Order: sequence, then structure tokens, then C-alpha cells
Amino acid sequence: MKISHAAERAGLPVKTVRYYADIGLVAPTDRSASGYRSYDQDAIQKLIFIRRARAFGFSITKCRELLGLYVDDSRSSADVKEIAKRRLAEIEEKQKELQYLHDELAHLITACRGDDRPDCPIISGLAQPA
Amino acid sequence: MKISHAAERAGLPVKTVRYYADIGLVAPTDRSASGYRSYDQDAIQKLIFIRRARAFGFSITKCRELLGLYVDDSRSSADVKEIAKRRLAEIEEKQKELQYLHDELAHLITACRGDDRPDCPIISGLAQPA
DNA sequence: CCTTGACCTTCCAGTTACTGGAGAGCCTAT
DNA sequence: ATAGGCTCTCCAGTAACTGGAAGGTCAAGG
Repeated sequence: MKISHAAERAGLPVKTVRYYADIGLVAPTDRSASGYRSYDQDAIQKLIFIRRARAFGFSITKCRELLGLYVDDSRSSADVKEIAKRRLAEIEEKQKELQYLHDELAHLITACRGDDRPDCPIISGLAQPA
Repeated sequence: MKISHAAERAGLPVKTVRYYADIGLVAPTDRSASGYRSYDQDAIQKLIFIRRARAFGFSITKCRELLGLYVDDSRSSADVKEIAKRRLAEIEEKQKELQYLHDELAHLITACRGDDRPDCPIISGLAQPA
């Protein structure tokens, strides 16, 4: 399967698939005589795996790690669970931050009359050193 | 005030303050004879403003826009409110996404026994095309 | 007067994960 | 034969810094 077909199957842009090949994350199964990359079902499965893991916010480095576990039948599920749990904790941390930002910004917005006068609690709120 | 002092006051790394000067976001008030950047209270206030706005997730471009409104006494607070509201909507969007990720990942984790056996719902969950 | 050490300067490279584009080769159909 | 739609490689750029090298400046101590 040529790259555009593989990319479509995996739900990724062609450029990204080529990029993943470049950085050695998912190598094409083969190359045609004219140099075209060729992907089989197994490689596409890996691409899908990466896409999903990326969507979960795993970095390329972590994806590499997970992919190693994915292809390695002898890995324990404890390893994977550990990585996933750390990632979950990161997500929860991010959620807390975002909630804080949300509340503070919402507060500033409600405090702002939004008329033509120049004094604005959002601007003055942002200028606080806190 | 020299850069390290100003940076400390603003709560930013020196490198970042220099970077902001380079990109013309917050210019130093002055330069000493020997070329040292010098910042006055007004410039530090702008740096604080930027730091806070960045913490709210505003991009440098948006910060530039906001800073323009900040220094411009003739701006209406409606302008600022509009920008802030859009930003709030973005934050809420991000929150929803994050919640979805969180739930799906948490689900995979609880489904995983986390023992020494190789079969792992997290791995197989990631490998789903969905 | 000289040196030491903490500053400061500029410039260059690297980070993350791609994305866009140029220029050129290949393949299939009409 | 040629038109189009692929594909290739390579280069550059994105956002917002961060790290490091090489070198200038300044105040204090010996």
C-alpha cells in the first residue's frame, strides 16, 4: 500500500507518516524499485496506535516507549499501566490548572461592563503582580 | 534597573525578558553606555502584564494585542472583553477535550489488571482504529 | 594595580511535532 | 505523447523559549 492510502487508513496526514518514517518511529514495510514507501497492515496498525496515543497526549518519546511495549509480547501489562497512570495524573494536573484559569478569567469577564469606557477589570486584573 | 533585577520583579527568566526585547514585545526603557538593558517601573509593569496574560494561555500575538489595549487609554473595555470571552470559550473547549481523554484513559486503566501477563487493555485499546 | 566573580552582551543551536513548498521523478489513462 | 496525480527529497518555518559559547563590564578585595 502506498503512502497516501496508508495515511488515509491510519487517519494521519501523508506528511506526518513520512515524518514518522524519518524519525524511525514507524518504518515503511518496504520500498518500491522507484523508492516509494510501502506499508502493510501491520505498519498501518502501528500508525493507528501512534495516532491514538498522540491524541491521548503521549509525546513521541512516550509513543516510542509504548510502541515498544505494543510490539513486545513479553511485556507485562504492569509496565503499560504505570505509564498510563502517570499520563492520567498529568491530565488531571492540567485539568486543575485549566479550571483555575477558567474561573479567574470568567470572574474578570463578569466584572467588566464591556462598554466604551477605557477602564476594564480584565486589563487591570492582568496587570496585578500576583 | 538592570535586566536580572527587572526579570526578578516581573517573575520571568532573564532569557525570556531578553527574548521579549528581541521580538519587540517589551523594549527596555534604555541602554547603558556599555549596552546593558535598563528597565523602569513602567516596563516592568508591562512584563508582569505579559507574564499573567501568558499564564492565561494568550499567545504572544494575542499578548501584543492586549498590550496595545493596555497602553492605549482610548480603548474600550468592550474590545478587551471580546478577546477575553473568545479565550474563555477556547479554555472551555480544551476542558471538554481533556475530560473526554481523561475518562477514556481512566477506563482503560481500570480495565487493566496490571500484572505480569502480557495482555493489556490499554495497549489493545490504543490499537483500536476508532 | 590586578584579579576574581558576578553580572551583562550577542549569536547560534536545539527543542516539539510537525507543516508547507520547491523541484523533480514516476505511473496511469486517454 | 502528454496530462494529472501521485511520489520522492530537502529546506525552511512554526511557537516560545532555553542552553551554551565567547567575550565585555563592573565593583570589591588583596
